[in-house]
Amino acid sequence: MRTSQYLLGTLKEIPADAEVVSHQLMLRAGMVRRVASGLYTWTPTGLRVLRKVERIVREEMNATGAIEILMPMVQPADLWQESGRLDDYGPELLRLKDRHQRDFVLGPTHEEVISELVRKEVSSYKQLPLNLFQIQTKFRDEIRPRFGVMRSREFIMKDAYSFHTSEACLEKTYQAMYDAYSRIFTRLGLNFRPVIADTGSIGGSMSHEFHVLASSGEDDIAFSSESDYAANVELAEAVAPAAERSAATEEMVKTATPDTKTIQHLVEQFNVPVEKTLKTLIVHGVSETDQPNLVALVLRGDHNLNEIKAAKIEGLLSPLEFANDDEIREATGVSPGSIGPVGLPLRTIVDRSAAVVSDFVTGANEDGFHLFGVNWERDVACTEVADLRDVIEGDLSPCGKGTLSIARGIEVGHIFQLGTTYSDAMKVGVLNETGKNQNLTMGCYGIGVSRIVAAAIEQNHDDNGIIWPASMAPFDVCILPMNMHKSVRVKEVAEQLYSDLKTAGFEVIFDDRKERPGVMFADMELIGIPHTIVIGERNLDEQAVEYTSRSSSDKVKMPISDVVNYLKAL
RNA sequence: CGGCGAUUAGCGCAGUUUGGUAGCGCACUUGGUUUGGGUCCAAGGGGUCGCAGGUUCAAAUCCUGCAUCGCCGACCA
Repeated sequence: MRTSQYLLGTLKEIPADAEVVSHQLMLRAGMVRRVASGLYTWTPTGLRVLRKVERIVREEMNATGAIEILMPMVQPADLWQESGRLDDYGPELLRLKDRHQRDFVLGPTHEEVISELVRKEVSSYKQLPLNLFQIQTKFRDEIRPRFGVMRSREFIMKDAYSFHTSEACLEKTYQAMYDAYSRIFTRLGLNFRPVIADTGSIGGSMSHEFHVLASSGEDDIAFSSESDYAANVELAEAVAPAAERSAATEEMVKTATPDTKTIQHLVEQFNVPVEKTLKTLIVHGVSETDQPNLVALVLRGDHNLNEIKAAKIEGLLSPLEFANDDEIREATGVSPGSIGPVGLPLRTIVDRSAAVVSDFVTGANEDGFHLFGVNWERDVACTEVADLRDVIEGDLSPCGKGTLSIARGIEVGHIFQLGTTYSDAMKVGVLNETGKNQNLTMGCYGIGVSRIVAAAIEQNHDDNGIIWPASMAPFDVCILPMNMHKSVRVKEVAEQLYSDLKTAGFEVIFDDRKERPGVMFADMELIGIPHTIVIGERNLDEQAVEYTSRSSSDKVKMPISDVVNYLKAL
């Protein structure tokens, strides 16, 4: 490709709205352009990278025996009615009508369509197992699209769906997908970790996410220092403290604490260690009547409530819903900020870590007062204990070995064992060996193809621009001729090398613009081409050119005749 | 959905307080200069000042409404 005949679209200035470095660099390198909120055009350089990612994903999926199909993005709402998700999915599901006023949705995922296909096409256990995948555009009407293609509304995803007559068979495919994903992200040159994940609204029993580690990630991942254990903080278990609760040493005292509404304030004003404070959060329980059924959750002041864990507790609303100030006052007679477990007329669930604190400080259930020196059992019953909090740095690992550390990750893959949720709802069954109908056990496996491009940049860049892993680079090598329009020798050598490298199978970008050298260097570094051949009068007397690598500052002078073999050997 | 903010050339912004000729930098075009790291000089093209009303002799500027975009929060495969 000659730059003079290409749409390069590099920008010198940093676009104002781009927050994260990958978004900035994708705009500056001419990879994407925004069309509307969360919608992007992939310009030539960006599309080349996207295709590289797709190719690797496709190769590895094919290698596992999965079979590629392509399903429509526009899907009949009837199918979603059937699975029950038309009501459940919420506003992220974009609904639309055609000219006949028939209802459709833009597919955010394809469980319904694939289930419909399989129930029509597959009727015998002999046709199973089956793993079908596609690489296709999805649409999710995100509340707040951001970070460029990292969280956009329209995006490209590889999604696969497997069908089985037994759990054991599903587990085998699940493991094959796990392994394939590991190979894919390794080939893409990414620093990634598989982590145990929440199954979320998709449901199912077992799930792993694959995260690219990057500070701009939107998820927190907990790792064990001593083992392979890694889990999304959403799910990571906060193990019960090994130590027993210490004996009470203080009397319970009610103290006036006017204007003290937060834990931070309590700690600062009354010089209490934050680990000795307990906070009480009021949430909605499942209610049989119109009246709210409130439940209290008690945590240590320095711990965060994990809403996913809490929502899984019997009797609590899922998703979790916080009570508002009026509801709290109605039920307890006190304002948020002074609530505590002592004498609280609500079901009270205590976090494991909060349950072992002694001599603690907490709200007195009286506006403007807190109780100091409170102890469980002596002053207030502690009947219900559960894991309610997010794990934090230094917690014991649930695997039993080591402690946890926490890092940010970008979710680029997610695999689920779905079970029969969809096949039951949509009656996806076959006749088994005994001639009986049996609903199929399903798995589903997603990879965020467009997100991978952004994630790779987050992990691979410097002040000058992107540094592509070889497998993703839009071009393998660029040819930079110095002052070609003045030097016939430079032009001849550049043209010859361009031709030779293409013949040797390289994807080459040849910067034949009439630009100053600095402009060429800057553009090619910004775009992140791994290998550069610089051709200048300076070295031509010796029939030599210069090689530079984007990922290191290596510069190698070599005879023109060596270039093809040198690049082949890299 | 709530709070805050923005909208002026392709991009980044000033001008709005105090109404009176539409500006700057980058990018683009032309000519010259320079030539191994985002040159320098000169000339030029490009605007319904988000949209719709209103006030006024006169509106980018003041008033009203709307739209779009962004940030924070809530929410969330």
